[in-house]
Amino acid sequence: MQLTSTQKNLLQKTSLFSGLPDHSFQIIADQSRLLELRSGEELFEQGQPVTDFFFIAEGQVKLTRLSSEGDEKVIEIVNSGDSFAEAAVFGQFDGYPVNCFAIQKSVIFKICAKSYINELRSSVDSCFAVMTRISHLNHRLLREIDSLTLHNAMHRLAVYLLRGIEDEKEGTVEVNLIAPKHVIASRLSVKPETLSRTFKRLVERGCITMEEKVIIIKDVKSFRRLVTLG
Amino acid sequence: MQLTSTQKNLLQKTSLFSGLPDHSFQIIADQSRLLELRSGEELFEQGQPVTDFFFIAEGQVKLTRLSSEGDEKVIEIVNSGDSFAEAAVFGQFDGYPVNCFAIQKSVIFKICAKSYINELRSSVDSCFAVMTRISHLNHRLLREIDSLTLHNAMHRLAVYLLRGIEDEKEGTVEVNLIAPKHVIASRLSVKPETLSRTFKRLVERGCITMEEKVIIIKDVKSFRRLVTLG
DNA sequence: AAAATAACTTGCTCCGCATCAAGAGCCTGA
DNA sequence: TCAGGCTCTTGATGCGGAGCAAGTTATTTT
Repeated sequence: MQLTSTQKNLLQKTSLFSGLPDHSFQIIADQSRLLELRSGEELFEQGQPVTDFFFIAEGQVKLTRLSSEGDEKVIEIVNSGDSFAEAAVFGQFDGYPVNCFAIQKSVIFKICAKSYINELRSSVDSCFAVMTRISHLNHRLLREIDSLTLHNAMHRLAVYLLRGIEDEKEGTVEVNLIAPKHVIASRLSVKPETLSRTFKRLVERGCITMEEKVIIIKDVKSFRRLVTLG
Repeated sequence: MQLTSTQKNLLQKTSLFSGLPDHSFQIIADQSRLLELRSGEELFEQGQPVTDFFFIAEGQVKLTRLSSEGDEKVIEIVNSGDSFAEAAVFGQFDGYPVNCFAIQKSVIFKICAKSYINELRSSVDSCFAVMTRISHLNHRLLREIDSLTLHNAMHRLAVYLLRGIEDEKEGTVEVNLIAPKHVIASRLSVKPETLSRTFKRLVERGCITMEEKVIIIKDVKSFRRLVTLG
């Protein structure tokens, strides 16, 4: 599907494009497409040659890795407004380091890696934007390793619930999980049973209430303390 | 300490410098220094403003992170010939994401981040080299997360022992740990007691022998199978 | 609307690794 | 040279989360 000018504008505002001169952006946009995925549909597989990276306009995808025995681990759940697989573009000949599946009906910009790289050559500023972006991804992975090695399941769940909530927020906050709980479980590196029990413990403690996929954190401030104190 | 021309040559051969024009390299080299660290000495701390990145000429350092409760986790053990903290340079205002301590008497190139960034502006090729490098770091962290979530302590130890051994190697191979075992334990995210027991189990199984810090893998090929089969 | 399938929860049991405690072999410095 | 402090090992015990099984409620299929 060809991109409309409204869609192009949306893209151009993101950090990976904002530094590019107009004509460069146009060239890339002309090579890009809009995809519509049904829930469950695969976008790419681990090891596949990297031909594109992506930006979610609507919906939600999961990035996963497979162990040699076939166990799946969800590395990240990506929401609309975020890009993914940018780092893979610069990984030379490694292929995508993850699998990608839509977990909601999604609308996704598919951006041609080759033309992006090509136009990047004309803009050092954009190169720096990319380096900053990938460096931040790095940092996020480091925090993930912290989470896995220094903290337990409840801590990880609490951090997950708090992400995306502004620092200034106080009092009661509603969080909509959207993703299926077993996907969130894998993202947090616990089994579905354990996630279920961990939620239950938070409810019993009076920290949250849960109605299907809608979590209500009763007091964000004290909930945050749960996180900062381990 | 000022860099000698031999030292400059060593640096210039590494991927982060090889794409730079000579005069750019000279400018950076003039801003760089050679440090000598005793074992245990600190190089930088998590959160400190990023002023430099580094390249190990001799010795060994550990990169660590601290939890809010003060527990230390070794993220990586870096050996001579490797650079580190390059990604931090592009992380904007985050500061170093790790602490760094020498764990051997070490000789380290300290490279001025500001002048490196400055000269990078004159070479898109070098920008791409950096992006590739950081992308690979990313990939490594992903594999680390695999390790932590998909595999157990023995598997992680086996992978650690095998790193740096060429694929073609067969038969008996000697590995020198160099680093203290409790540092390796933390790097593998287990307690020293567990690492000790895991080594013992490998010895009892007849996979390896251990003489202080020198491990002998009896048959690399079958040892590798231990890893690929989980 | 019934049937099949997937998502989630709950109880029970088990295992890998942590924790605590103690002891042996070291380096290091007064 | 001896004391104190590291490093490493080994044993005993405990706990967090996994694995298995069964049941309930949604969701999809036909």
